[in-house]
Amino acid sequence: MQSNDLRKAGLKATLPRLKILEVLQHNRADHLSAEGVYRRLIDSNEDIGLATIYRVLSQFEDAGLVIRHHFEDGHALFELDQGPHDHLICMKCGHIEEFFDDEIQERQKSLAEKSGFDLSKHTLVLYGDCQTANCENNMPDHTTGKTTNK
Amino acid sequence: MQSNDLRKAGLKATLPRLKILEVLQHNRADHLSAEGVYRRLIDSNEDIGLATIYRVLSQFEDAGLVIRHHFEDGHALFELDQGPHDHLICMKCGHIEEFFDDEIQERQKSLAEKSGFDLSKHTLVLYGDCQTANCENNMPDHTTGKTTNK
DNA sequence: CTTCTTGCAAATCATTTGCAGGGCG
DNA sequence: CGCCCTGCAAATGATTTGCAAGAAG
Repeated sequence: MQSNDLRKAGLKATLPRLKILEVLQHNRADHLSAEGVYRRLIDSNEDIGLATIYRVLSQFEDAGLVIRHHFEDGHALFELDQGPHDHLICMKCGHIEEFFDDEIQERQKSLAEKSGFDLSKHTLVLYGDCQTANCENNMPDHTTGKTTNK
Repeated sequence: MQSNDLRKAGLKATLPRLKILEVLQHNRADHLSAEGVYRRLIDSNEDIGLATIYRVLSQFEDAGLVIRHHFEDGHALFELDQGPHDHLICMKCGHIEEFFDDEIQERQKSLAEKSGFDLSKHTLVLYGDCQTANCENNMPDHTTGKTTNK
């Protein structure tokens, strides 16, 4: 029961919050926009206002449950926080893949140190062409959050 | 005479474009928002509309003269394209520093390859605290583009 | 001259906020 | 039952676009 996750975060376990959390969990592999979450809820016949989605996602972000990204297209995408990792994004189909590399991690740390920075977080995104057969070469509607593919 | 840079890019050498290019060059070390460029022009008694700034910056981007970034705060910052490099950003004062690291570069290439991606570009940003004496601990007005410091 | 540009105001888009009614603890 | 939460509509802020008047080649 994920009501606990919410309580732990100091949030009442309300229906909208549970539903939104559910959507995020069912789409662990994806990175959804607020609209994307909205769409999926509508499709599931859940009647939740878009404003609420934004509010809840921000609360989740503050609670550390979710991470908000601003990739190159400017608008925000959300994903459950599942530990540190970086992203590979296909510029043709929008497919997003995750990866983690110790060596790069290390290097970042020492580079920040060299500049006297106390590093708190980072963002590394590799953009390219995923070259897969089913790369549909059509970027998903930014509003849809339909970022799955491949 | 930078009129040439413009002509080469297929753009007429108009006053607004020259002035904007000038601002970008005088602030090579910085990363300005459209508003930031606007402010500086106003301060120089140049009467150029904000819409024009946006239009020109986009044209410059298309022409490859300028790079548009979307750091974590969501709104766009521009800088002259001076070859590949990554960024270190102080979350307290907004200071932005640039760096370049071959090892990370290499690693990125091989990671993309491993995933079958044809890499075309990347973004690496390290966020932290610059810890300098003059870190004013006050983020610059996002609209100002006053990103210099330290 | 003809076409590319600009300035201004109006239009969009994503996201945020105010407020009155509802629901969790 | 009180305070936190939601929905809706209106407010915002950044960026874009339409259009008529102006310059560049």
